[in-house]
Amino acid sequence: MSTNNESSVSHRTATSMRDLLCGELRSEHIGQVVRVCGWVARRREHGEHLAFVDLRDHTGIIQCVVDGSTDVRSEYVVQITGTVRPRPEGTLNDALDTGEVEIGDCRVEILSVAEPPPFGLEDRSEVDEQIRLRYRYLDLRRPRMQRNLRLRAAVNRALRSAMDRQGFVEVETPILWAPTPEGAREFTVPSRLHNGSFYVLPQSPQLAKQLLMVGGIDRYYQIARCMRDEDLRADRQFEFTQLDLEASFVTQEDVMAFVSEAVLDAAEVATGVRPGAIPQITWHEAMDRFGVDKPDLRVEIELTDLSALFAESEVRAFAAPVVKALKIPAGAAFTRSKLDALTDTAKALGAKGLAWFRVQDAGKLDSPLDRFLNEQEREGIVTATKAESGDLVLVVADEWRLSVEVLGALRAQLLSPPVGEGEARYVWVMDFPMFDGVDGAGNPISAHHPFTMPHPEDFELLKTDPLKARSQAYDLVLNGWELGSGSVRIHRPDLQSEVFSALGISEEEAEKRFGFLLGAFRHGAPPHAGFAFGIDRLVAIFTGADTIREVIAFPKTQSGTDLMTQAPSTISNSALLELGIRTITKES
RNA sequence: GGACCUGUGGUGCAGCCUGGAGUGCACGCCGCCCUGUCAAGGCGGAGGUCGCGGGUUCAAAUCCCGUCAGGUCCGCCA
Repeated sequence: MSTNNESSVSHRTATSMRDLLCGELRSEHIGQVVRVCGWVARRREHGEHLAFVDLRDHTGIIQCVVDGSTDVRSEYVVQITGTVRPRPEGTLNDALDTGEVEIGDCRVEILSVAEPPPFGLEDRSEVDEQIRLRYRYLDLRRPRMQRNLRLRAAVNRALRSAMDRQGFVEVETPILWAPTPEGAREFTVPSRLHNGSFYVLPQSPQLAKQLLMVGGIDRYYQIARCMRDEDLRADRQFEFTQLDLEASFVTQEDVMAFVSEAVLDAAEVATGVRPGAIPQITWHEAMDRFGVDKPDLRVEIELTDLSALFAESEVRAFAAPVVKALKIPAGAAFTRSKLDALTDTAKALGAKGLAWFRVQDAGKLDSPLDRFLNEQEREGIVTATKAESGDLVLVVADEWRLSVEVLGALRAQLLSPPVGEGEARYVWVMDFPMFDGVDGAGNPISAHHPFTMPHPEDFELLKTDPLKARSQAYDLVLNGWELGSGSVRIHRPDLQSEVFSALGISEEEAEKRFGFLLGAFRHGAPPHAGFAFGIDRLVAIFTGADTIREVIAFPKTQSGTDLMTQAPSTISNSALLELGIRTITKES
């Protein structure tokens, strides 16, 4: 974490007001008269003849010595002029990069006074996030946020450089876009010139970038803001930033190579180490082994299949197509109420129940179900999961999808460390299903989006058994977080019609929603594919943060408010009138 | 829409289970002292709607109900 922030770009730090940055001062500057500017981090008065002022800017802290008293207080903004000199023997400070020197004979000019800050601006002072967000401009002054935002800038720089090197051209797409009722809920913008009509903020530049392919751009990328009016989470804000890209005359392998190059470059810049090639697994394998489509490969333990063991079993709870097990090391110590809570979690996810077995000495099992097991089953549970004394084995018996998903959720909840901890484990997840269940009308739901190209082997399944069809869609996953996803797009109108038909979207409906895209495709669309991944998430993991708010300068709270600006807020009646908008109060 | 956690001087906490004077700790703040500190040190001081409203009780930071705010998660996020 040291190679990144000092940017490789050399730039002029001296200005008309300062000669050097606080953190830059070293022995080589001894003897020079310098001017530095910054905030007063701390003042130490020793009577009326000696005072120390620790001056801070984004590069660090330098100790300034004043021969006399000084009336500066914490966070005053000052310009200090003095002579760089070695610290007296025995007073060097190893904790500071500048600790071998100090600025002596200082003259302090106050540029701004400051109220006492509501909280300490050192990294070590822990402050509730609510307070940090209310005074975000002070929080940003702290070293951790300075580091995070500068790391983010370095990552952006690496991404741009990688895309540029690979022949991609940066194109900006509209922020004011047309409503396309499909997918994530959009933010709506009323039109002043066309009262009663609305723009929306793009949930992603998806359609725009496909039109750029029709437009012959060949390789497009953008560091793009996306807006989705959906509920917020630790890894989700209304607004987030993606590296968005699309390329023509490519296969999914080409796109994955482009993305890998960019991500590995960014990782190298951020961590100093270039990760190895990113492994690939199929969606089915991910679900079967880890129970999720975004597996955390830092966790060694996988799901164990016990279907064969219980195929002929008398145990009625395990009479199901699939029986899956998950070992929780040292889980035998879980209390009964904890196990009950886990059972509730499993049921909330759709399981009929959750069987648990505490593994005791000599392979004995402690479980309400133990008395129903025969010796072979008892042994099988322990050997198949490689459980040892003190471990816990959780078992779910149901349809395949449900069994693996329930245990996958428990695996993530019980075994995954915080996302930013430990090594970074990337994985490509391939061959997603085309459709993910059916809607109320019995029509399949697009797993990715309706322009996703089916898997070449599964074209026929579209008509015969669409829910079994795979797509050419792929996700990039890091430590259990979905970084992003992409797909090969459909560029042939006939195939697009088939997919719309499978989705239960009529020709008229398709024309109404996506007419401009379908029209473009009738004018010569190159085969194309693309990807987009979340930069907030990537940088959060690089910094070791467990929420993307730590890498966003001005994030919103979980309820979508801004504690600093008080947004969202009402607007004047005249503003509403101009927009042709009337507000209503919802009945409670 | 739902579940759970949190809310006590400026900040971070303890106190709550088991009701008894807003009682305590650390940091910060203000004043005085202090010529080599660096999370300086010494002495003194100020600072409180215990998120808000209601209820129970002789008595509520503490118990109950509601509500607001923040967080984690489910739903949602093609």
